[in-house]
Amino acid sequence: MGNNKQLTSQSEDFSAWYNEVVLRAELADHSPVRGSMVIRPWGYGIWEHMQSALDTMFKETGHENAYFPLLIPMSFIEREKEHIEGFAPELAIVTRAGGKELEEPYVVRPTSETIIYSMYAKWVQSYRDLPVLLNQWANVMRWEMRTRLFLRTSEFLWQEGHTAHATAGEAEEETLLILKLYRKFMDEWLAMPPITGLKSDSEKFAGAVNSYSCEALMKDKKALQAGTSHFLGQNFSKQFELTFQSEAGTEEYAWNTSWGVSTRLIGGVVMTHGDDNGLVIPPRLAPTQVVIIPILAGEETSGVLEKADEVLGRLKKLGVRAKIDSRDNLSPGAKYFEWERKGVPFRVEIGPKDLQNEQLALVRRLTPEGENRKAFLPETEAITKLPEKLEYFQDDLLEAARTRRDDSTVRGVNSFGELKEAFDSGAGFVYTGWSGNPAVEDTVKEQLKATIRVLPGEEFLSESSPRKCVSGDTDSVTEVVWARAY
RNA sequence: CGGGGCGUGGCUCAGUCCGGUAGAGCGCUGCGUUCGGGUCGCAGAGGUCCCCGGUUCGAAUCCGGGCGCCCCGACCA
Repeated sequence: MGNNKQLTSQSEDFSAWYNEVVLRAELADHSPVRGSMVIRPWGYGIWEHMQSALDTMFKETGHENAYFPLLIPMSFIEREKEHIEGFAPELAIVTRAGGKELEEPYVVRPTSETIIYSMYAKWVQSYRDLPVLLNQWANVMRWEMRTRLFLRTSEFLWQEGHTAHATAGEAEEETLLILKLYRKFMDEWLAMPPITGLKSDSEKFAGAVNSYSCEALMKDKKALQAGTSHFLGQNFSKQFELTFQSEAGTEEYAWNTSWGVSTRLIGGVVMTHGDDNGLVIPPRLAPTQVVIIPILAGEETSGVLEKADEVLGRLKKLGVRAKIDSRDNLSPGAKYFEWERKGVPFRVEIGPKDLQNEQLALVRRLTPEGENRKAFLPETEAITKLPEKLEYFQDDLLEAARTRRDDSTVRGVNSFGELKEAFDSGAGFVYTGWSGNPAVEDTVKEQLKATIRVLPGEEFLSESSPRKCVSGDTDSVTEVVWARAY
């Protein structure tokens, strides 16, 4: 890296490509704290668009934001047995504060179920207080052994929704509502179409009855768990005395759900759309959607800059996020490379020739099939068509990602040998039958490094369901989707 | 925690075997030039060679100890 102007190509070393592009597109940087990153403005800008889209969707479905503390009493975390077993190895614990040893250590939240449901217990008396539908935007900490920018860092940003309901049915409905919401968000905003479904027991959230997941396929054919929605049953409400008086007058434990997506999504977008020239940011997420490069040649400098300003104003009026790159110490070519690396969807060039001809040069980050990379369009046409061109670009990205996903999906695999063959020949998602026996998962994981990503939801099931478990030994009880995963 | 590698200007690294005044490219600053796909030229700034100790007239280089980081394997949004 460093003095190399070219990025390592994806085909040569996808993982090196990822690391380089994240750093050189200035999404994030390594911090002095082991395993923790700094999210730079370009990366944080993307996160802000994700946040605002999700936040709107949460509120449209009746949720409200709140904030709970960073530090959680150790005894809270320990109360739910599976929960503590799952998180114990990755807890950061505060034992000293104010110059002395604490009586009870605090855990830096790895997730907030315990402290949140302890508060709900205080607020809920009757079925009339239900449901409680809260979300918080927060940072969490999980001490990871191996970290990668965005994909796995010790501290990360996320949202965690936590709800309490009077009945199991309502809570299950909520879990699925959010799963659907996440899927819609990933389709429409990230152009990263996930498959969704239920997690197998070995992959479910520590403390949940069951977990649903959105699994997206990256360009290297590996799956990324992009969002999860958990049905918690009464596991936490029983530990935290989250009870209410039912309509019939009996005392009942509430039913909970929790769900979250994190800054990991940024890594997902990078690996879904990026290419050898750098990032490709879906227009709806792009902090800058259109960059205007003035060509400052000859005598026309001031005229060109004036025109650039005028174009900027007109684009902004149309709701396009545009900016001018007027730095005078870089050649236009250098700027092209830089903004392409950063993944800006469109570039407008304005030079002396264009002033004369009342035209603009328009370049799309990915040139559609059969089009010239650089199109010279009448000025007004170029400007007024940009909003819809941004939408087309967004749609094209989704379409391309969906095609990639489906093209690398293999269905109807009936045996361990076929499963291996599928992965050996570059499959992403592979559908097989499964007996439900965890030993099969262990074998596949050990030998093929693939895991069950989900028991696919209805809309992803194969047309005819498999008869045999992939192990070949027994009948299948459910179809499952295997992949190598991040 | 096992296996491998590396610590030298902001970045990537050469120099270490074989000790002798600390280098390159990129980046940065200034001036000029150029500007429609990574302009060019000139001038310049910038280094406790990871740390501590030893050997030596002399250590980035040799010896001993320590620290840190990266990569590969077992856990994970």
